[in-house]
Amino acid sequence: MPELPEIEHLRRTLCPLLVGRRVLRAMLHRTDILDQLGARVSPRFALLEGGVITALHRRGKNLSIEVRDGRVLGVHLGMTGQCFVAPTNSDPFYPTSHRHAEWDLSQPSQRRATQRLVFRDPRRFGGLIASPNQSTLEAMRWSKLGPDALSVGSGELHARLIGVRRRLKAALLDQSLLAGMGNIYVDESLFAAKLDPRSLASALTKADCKRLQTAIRKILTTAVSAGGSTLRDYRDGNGQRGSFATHHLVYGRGGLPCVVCGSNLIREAIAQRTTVWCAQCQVPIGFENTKRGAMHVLSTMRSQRPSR
DNA sequence: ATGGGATCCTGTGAGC
DNA sequence: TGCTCACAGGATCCCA
Repeated sequence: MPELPEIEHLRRTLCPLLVGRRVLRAMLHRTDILDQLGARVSPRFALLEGGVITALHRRGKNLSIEVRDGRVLGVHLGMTGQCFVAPTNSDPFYPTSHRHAEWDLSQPSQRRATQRLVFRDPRRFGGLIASPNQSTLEAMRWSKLGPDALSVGSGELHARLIGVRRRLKAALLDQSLLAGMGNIYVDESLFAAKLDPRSLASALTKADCKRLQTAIRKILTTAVSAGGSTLRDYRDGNGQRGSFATHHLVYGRGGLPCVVCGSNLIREAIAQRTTVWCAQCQVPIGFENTKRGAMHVLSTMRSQRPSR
């Protein structure tokens, strides 16, 4: 389940492997994973065949590969997507199933492929988006995303959340409000910021948002340098797994003792997502002593009663 | 306008 | 040992 740190680490590991290489041949094995923006072109042209890779961009969980003539291929890994460079000869280290697109790469001056880029995605929640240029991709897709979670300021975060009458957990997962956070890092950030995931996003004070923004930036930065979290499917551009999973304090630890206070962590579905938090450390901050807060707690209890 | 629920998909692991 | 089935979740669509 790649989130911002996994995508950023992927971008960094792919950059030295891809930039400067020519796409000798592009192969699309499943047409339904490719989406095209602008005028329709052949799949091979859409997949950058003939181009020399100049840059890799990222916004939130989205990646794009740009070639010298301006063409761009957006990459979204969804839940189980992988993008890696393998030696051209079939190496048993690299999985061969569910390869939906592959690219033979060479040095610009050579006509012989020296590497193979692979996009595979067993569950197919991910996909590729071809665009005539980066600005079209940004205008038609990336403009719908909120600010990048790694660089958002606390003031902007507060301004975004103040008008949202949804639970904090749901709001932080919404890519149009904040780009890059997924289930893992939302739970970890809320724990670090001591904020209850059931709180109303609009109830956060500026101080709460400052604490949240600090927690998000610290956790994402640490995770990027650790190579991301590896839960089953994630691999970086070299096919390596990440190590941040060992840093998780709440994610995947439902029912286990809180590392801070020792009380058992709660595990419940919030916004249709498994959520783990500490009811002692993460209180609904900012409004628990107000009439509104009391009403919210009551409605939260009511809304949770029918659920499992 | 806004939020919540269903849906897509397949590998994994628990339970029988 | 082998089978069934619930579960995981990012993004999108639909409905209340």
